Amino acid sequence: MTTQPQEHAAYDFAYVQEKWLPIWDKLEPFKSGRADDPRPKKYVLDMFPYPSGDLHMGHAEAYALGDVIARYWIQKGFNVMHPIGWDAFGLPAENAAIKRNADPREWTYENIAVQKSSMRRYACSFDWDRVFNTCDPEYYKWNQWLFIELHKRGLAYRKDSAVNWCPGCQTVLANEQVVAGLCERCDSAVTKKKLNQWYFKITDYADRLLDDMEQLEGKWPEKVLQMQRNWIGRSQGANVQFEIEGRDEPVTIYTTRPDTLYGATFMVVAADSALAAELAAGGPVEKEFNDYLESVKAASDIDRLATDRPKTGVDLKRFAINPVNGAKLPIWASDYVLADYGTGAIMAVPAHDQRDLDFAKAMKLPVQVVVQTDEEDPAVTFVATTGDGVLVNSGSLNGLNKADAIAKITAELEAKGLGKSARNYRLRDWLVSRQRFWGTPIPIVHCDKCGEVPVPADQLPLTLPSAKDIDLKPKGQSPLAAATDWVNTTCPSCGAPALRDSDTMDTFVDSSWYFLRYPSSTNDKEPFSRADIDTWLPVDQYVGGVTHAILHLLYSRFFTKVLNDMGMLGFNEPFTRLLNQGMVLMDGSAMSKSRGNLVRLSDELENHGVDAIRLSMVFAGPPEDDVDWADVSPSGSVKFLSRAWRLSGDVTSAPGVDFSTGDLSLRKATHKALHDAAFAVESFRFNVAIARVMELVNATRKAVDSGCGAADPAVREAVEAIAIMLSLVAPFTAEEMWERLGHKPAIATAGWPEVDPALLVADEVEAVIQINGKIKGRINVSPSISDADLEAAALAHADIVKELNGAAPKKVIARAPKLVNIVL
RNA sequence: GCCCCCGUAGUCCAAUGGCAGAGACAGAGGACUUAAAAUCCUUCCAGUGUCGGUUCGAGUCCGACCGGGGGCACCA
Repeated sequence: MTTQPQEHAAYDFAYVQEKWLPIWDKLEPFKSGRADDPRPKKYVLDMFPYPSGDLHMGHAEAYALGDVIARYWIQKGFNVMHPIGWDAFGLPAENAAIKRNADPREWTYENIAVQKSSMRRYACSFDWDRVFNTCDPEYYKWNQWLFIELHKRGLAYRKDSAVNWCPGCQTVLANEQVVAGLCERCDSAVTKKKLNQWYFKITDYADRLLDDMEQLEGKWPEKVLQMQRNWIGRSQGANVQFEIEGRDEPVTIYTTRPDTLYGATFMVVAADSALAAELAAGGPVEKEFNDYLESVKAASDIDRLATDRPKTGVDLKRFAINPVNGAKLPIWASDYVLADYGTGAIMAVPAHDQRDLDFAKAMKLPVQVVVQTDEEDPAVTFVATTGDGVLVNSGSLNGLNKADAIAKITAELEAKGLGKSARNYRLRDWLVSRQRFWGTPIPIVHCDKCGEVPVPADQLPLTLPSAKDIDLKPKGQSPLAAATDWVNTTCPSCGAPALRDSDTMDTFVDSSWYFLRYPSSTNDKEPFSRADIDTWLPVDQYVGGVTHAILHLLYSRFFTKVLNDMGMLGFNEPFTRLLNQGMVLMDGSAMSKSRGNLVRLSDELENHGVDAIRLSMVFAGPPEDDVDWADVSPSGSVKFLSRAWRLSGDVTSAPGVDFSTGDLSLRKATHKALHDAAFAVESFRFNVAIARVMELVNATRKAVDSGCGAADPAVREAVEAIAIMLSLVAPFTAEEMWERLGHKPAIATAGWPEVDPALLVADEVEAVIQINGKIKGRINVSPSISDADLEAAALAHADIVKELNGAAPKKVIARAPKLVNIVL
């Protein structure tokens, strides 16, 4: 660092950063919830981080964006709560602990401390009084309390089911941990395993999760709503009963095409369903079926995911009776029918369903066309016809179209008690058990006599034991099961010896309600108080990555609805507005050490300063787009910030000077920038907002150097506006400018200057004159000119008179004050 | 296979259906300087992926296609 101050030197960002941090610590400009605060509230929330090492470039983008929003609303006079915490349970800590033979607590709390201090240096506008970590017993106590509440309501239950199993890690995997059929951690091929596990009954809320999205229309990204709809996957159809020869009970199938009932030529049951085993038992094909079932079970997800897999199956030599025409349909078992969707059995209509047709082709089964379309015969082409058409070969349905046929056959079936209209969902219940240590212990005691007994509320939290004497290595069972002192207990109900549930909860449980805890973060009587909730919730603005578009957001919405039903909340959607930021890439791909394109945030901050990195992130493009770090210029940001900062040294008028006497054109530029930047921020076009500030900086530079001069009050007004607008994205530079302008910190609460509408009106605008849409002339007019006056002025314009050459216009469109189009 | 989003200068990106360029990066030139850096100024660069339609007028709306990205995926 040179000691000789240079006249045009860039300001010293490192010095400025160190200077202001302790002052801000003292002033606490972002403290929310003072009892006497008269300002209207705004809850701005960033998705809380997982403490996996220090902050990286992705965090830098996310928190820069959340900060712009939070700081904007503060400047606009709102009482903003902008909290932060840590999503601190999870696998990476456990893996690190195994590697270092340590307790996951150490690694986790060390990383939280590192991230916390980085956030402070990054000047995040967080309210540090509300911090909590999900691995704190004071927090996960309430996970356990909620679990028990769900259990009471039948929304937490256990069942046997085929779950994702990684043979490498010896553990169950969540769906999201299975990437293209492989374990995301060890790349082993994932298989299915039948296990007894805890589930949350999210399917009870499928319709509400779908229908309540109406409230979010236009406020959440359309893409996210689409993904959630897709994930829930509601379909409308009918359940139809088929008698089975030699079986007392009929079998119910689900179909979305009851209109094609007459085209059913066989039935298929899921190979891994109880029904398939029952139908095969004792019959001639029992051995063949069992062999087939074995091969199906052994198939990995990779195999199941292959799209052009040949169809396989076993003819069970049993028959179903088509209720509409008495036809005898052979029953097959196959893995192309899913046991856990619908009823696990289908009627196969090969003419009008491609999968059924593929199966019919492989097994040489008949194809019966019942909907006449203008497409070619599926029995010949082996391309199923799925479009609308006229029903044929279908008894009472003949001659109808698809929609009418569906209505008619459904009514007929219902009248005969053979079926009824039904809905199905792609959404499955949420598997919440994990065979892992570093999570919330499931607060249930298993008693031989009393069954599943919840841990009494006064014994919560049920804390995790120390990891010191526990082998955390995955071996197919929770490490807690081996902690005998912990697992062995007595039944809270009868007092007999009993065992604790040794599984822990999915960490998504932690994050499904954390946003409700911030307003009550120190409350040890309840998870949150209704008064706090009514004050602050719902979240006005949620900011986070699109990676959470389905799971986290769906689970949070589910919890909110459950808590609403429990009377603990007065709303049913937790996040009023959602902003998804894109990813930070390098040279077109995600950053990773192995790819060799990792950009270290700490290096960037060291080289360019906090403000320049924040500015670069926000200016790079629309927030939801990915940022390719190769395309942005942090040194360009430094240059701009220095340019803005230099202006604060040029101002010679005193603070408080009357702006109204200042240079009019610069004043108009200032007020237009304030107006446009505010509009841009509110519509999440932060890059545009910054462009407006850049324009004002350029205009002010010109005014100082070759215009009204540095002493003009308009220059002070402009530079103060620049500082306040910059405070959203470059807080250090802005604070330094504010001080040089003669003001006291903190600029964060200085307030957005009021825009004078009179200064937004231009004196004169240039109107364009077109002939047949082509520009032929321009005239300067008053902004308040009428359409008629503008039209007259245009027709009188010398160039236009010449161009028209006496021809009479067919039509003249005038759009005062901008445009006239003369149509010939 | 089904669904969604996006294609604008060399690059990143702006543009309530009304002058395609706001802003920036990179490039070129100039001023200042012994020189360089820094600073200041000036400047080059596309007719909006393709074809068709609606309109007085289309980057913007509609349709098809091409290219890129994403989600779901044997869900009956």
